[in-house]
Amino acid sequence: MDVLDRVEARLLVVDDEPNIRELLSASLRLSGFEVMTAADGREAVQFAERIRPDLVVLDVMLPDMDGFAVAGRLREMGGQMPVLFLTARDGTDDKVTGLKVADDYVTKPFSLEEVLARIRAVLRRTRGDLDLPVRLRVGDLELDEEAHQVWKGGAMVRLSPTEFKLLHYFMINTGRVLSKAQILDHVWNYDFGGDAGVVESYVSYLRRKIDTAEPRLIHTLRGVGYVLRPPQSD
Amino acid sequence: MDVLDRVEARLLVVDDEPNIRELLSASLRLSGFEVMTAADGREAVQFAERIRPDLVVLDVMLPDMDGFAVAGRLREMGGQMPVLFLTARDGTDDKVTGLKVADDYVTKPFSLEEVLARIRAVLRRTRGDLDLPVRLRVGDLELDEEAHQVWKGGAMVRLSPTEFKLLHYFMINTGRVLSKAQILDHVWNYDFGGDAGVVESYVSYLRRKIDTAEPRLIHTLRGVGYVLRPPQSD
DNA sequence: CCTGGCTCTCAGGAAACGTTCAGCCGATGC
DNA sequence: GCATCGGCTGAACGTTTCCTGAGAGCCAGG
Repeated sequence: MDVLDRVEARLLVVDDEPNIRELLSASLRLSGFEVMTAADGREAVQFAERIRPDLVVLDVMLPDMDGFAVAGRLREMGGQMPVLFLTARDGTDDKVTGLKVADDYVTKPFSLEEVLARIRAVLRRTRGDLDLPVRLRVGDLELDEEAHQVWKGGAMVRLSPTEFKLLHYFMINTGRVLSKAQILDHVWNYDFGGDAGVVESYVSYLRRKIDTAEPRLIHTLRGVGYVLRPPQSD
Repeated sequence: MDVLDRVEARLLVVDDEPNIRELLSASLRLSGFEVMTAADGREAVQFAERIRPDLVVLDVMLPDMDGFAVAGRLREMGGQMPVLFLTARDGTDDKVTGLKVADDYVTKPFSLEEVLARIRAVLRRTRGDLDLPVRLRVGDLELDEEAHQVWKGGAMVRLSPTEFKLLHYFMINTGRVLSKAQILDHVWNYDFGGDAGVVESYVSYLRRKIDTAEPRLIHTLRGVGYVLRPPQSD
């Protein structure tokens, strides 16, 4: 739901679990990407050959061949095609092996924010896309994605990982109302079973750290959600 | 409510409850869409293959296969076919969590306004239809759907969710007379049992917030309904 | 083993919201 | 001019929604 006037890039999502595939492809499309999906390695290689995606999101565990093999084939095809791996959390040192072939990886269960951030980072690196800013700014709030750091009025603020992801999501969507469900779906892992109460708690934490003074940035819209609004548009 | 010289898009509505199916298809047709309906997943896939709708409105709970499965089949057919899901409110549904992410879902019981807004939003995103504006404007009244915000003469106005939906309905139908029954049907959830008195109350609230000064925008037509009319065309 | 930070749950209280209702007012029709 | 009807609006109610403090469970580091 972000940038919309143009296609940011063409992606190929490869995963054998249909719901993960759907989850990813649907929300990547919403974020402005053109997305194709494949369910196994053979299909992946086939599609990649045909459509030449700008990036491949690739599950490590596939029914026919494993992710590394697929990545190898992709590499052989030439025309650099960066790969973002999806790995299970427990797999202890899949990661190490994988990272040599992959440009980055995300562990399952992931949150959409994580995946999106990684995809953007990889694209930025590989095509030197600098129109996707690393530094977000709203009012006197500043957030550096790469440094994972936040400033309020020039002063650095310490945020926990979740607080950071939440604020990041808010800042990417400045001016747009975000429902609690939406926030939950983007910031929390997809397998999170709890209810939207957490979101309230974390909004509360965030406010305490970065939004105590007037003019307020994070606004509650009862029965609808929250918005991060730059000042003066009040 | 209708824009009507042309068909906005071709839709496929899939729900096993006949009354919901009828409710939706009738009012979507009135809004200028071309609508086909299916009662279960099998039928849905069949029809979708044949008529290639621009968007599918899909109930998650179907007698034969669930929404995920259907969506998967649709996706496999190629030619991106966005899906708007209908889900029960109860929330703690595992299946649903995945769908929600897509962000294009509406919970039952819904109001027609909600469904229409979502459909338009999805179509806008997927086909880059920017002729359906996000920002509505009538006189010195301005409404931003995404930001869920309203301005009167440049000044921001706080509206409750229902007030907002009502005003939105008025603005989409500028210049058209809306009966109280019609308003009730579109703005309130379809299972609302109360009488049209609420509408009067809310029109009153709205007027107090955005229509206190001359020239008046919201006019009462005794025994008929209300109209939102731009100034000077009086 | 203890400590501290982080995440999540829960519950109390406060405010906003939706709905109903009754009394009033203006318009309409006789 | 009068009676009637429909619409307006303030007050009141129960309900929902949100905020926040307190605390339990968990993990990592010391």
